[in-house]
Amino acid sequence: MSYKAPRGTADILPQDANKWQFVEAKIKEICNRYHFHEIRTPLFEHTEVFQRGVGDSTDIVQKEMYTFEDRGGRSITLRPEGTASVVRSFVENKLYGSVNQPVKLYYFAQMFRYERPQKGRMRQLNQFGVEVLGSADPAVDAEVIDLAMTCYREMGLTSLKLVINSLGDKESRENHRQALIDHFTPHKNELCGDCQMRLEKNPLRILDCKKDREHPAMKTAPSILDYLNDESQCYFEKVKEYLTLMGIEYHVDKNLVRGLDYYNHTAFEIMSEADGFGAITTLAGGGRYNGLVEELGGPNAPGIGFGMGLERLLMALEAEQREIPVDSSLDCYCIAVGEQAEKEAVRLVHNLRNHGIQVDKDYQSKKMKGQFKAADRYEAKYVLILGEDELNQQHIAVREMKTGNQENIPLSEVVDVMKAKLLGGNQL
RNA sequence: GCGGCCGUGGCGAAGUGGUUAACGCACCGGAUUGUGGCUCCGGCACGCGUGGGUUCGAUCCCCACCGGUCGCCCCA
Repeated sequence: MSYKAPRGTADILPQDANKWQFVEAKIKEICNRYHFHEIRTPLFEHTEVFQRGVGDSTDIVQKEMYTFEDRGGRSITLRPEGTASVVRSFVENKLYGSVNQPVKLYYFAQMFRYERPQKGRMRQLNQFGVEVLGSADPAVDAEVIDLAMTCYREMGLTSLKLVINSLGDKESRENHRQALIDHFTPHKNELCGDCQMRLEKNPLRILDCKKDREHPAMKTAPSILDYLNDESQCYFEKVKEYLTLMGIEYHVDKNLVRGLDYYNHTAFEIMSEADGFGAITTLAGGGRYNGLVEELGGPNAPGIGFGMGLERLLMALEAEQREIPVDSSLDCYCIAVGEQAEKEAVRLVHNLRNHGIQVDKDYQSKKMKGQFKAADRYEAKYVLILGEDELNQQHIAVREMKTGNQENIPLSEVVDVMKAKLLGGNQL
């Protein structure tokens, strides 16, 4: 036991891997229905991509990035989130020139954040995310939120809460920002250290502070919703209308601001309300980021997306006791006793596998009894028994484990017989 | 970065300042010389996170470090 996985990382072992496969397959199927297409971008980017994309004032950039210098002296960062990378790729590969607009993308990717791990928080984490680039239609905002909610719903989760807010457009944000500065500056010395810095860099995030939540100035703070200009207000109303049309429940939270600089207009978070979920309840979060494409050197293409934590999704499934269907049984287990039988077994197992049958055999030099025990543990449907007697007779004993029925089949026919038994139909 | 709790076999889990470190599960062998799931019998930690210290003696007491876990900040 000399080596351990680095702090905040975890191995996904076979018994859990099938849960991941189930979840990923389900989500991909949903993405296909919503006509989203997969994109895969590099695990790391030039550090500037995240500094520019995510924003210098964010916690992610200030203290959570895995940044290092490569052998060529370039500053490289393991991606802490998905949007900046996808937008970089969108610009670099000129996807804005595609005839198919908007560009609707999804990804499954590992993210890296240097944080103290706790329940639901890892240094390497898995996210599913989507990005829609090239449309400023509020129906797209609703579609993206709908897609996220559908993933959870079809997975059987019910204790969910969708929270939305509007951060407005550039003009609204600027007016609101000034109002916040005017409001909080007289109280500057009463705020926590973080918020004193936020006052200058990003006063919006003061609203998100949990330390100063009880400060009287918080309750009277100017709300972004009061500073939305007509256009922003109208946009927000349409998003809410579309959600209602689809029967999606939501709660407006004027203090929801999200931690990344690039958001404007729609911001949303999906949280679990299940018991025993832990201190962290956010399952997914996202929002609109008009202007980010330009920030990263592209044309004026609007965008919206979200990131969904897959570890947290699995936690939520567990918290709500949603069982993931898993078939752990094995079609066939081949038992061999004796040197000649062992050779025949190797050949037979190979043949069966190449005819589409799932088979395994013993490699521990176990006696027959031990091999049966293994077959039992593996929940083998059939056991094929090869010993001296069988070899002499040129047949093989086929035992159905559930019933205990056993019959001898000529070796030359065993592949066809097993195909008929296991793969169904008249394939003889 | 800060704080609480924890660190005994493959896993779960007792335990005591003093010659042999419970028990359960799993695993292995046997009863059953070629047939599983039940039962019975037997086996399975020169070792109690690492390094110091206290002591005649430490798994158990103290300190440091490492690791895990939960929480704070913030987020997926």
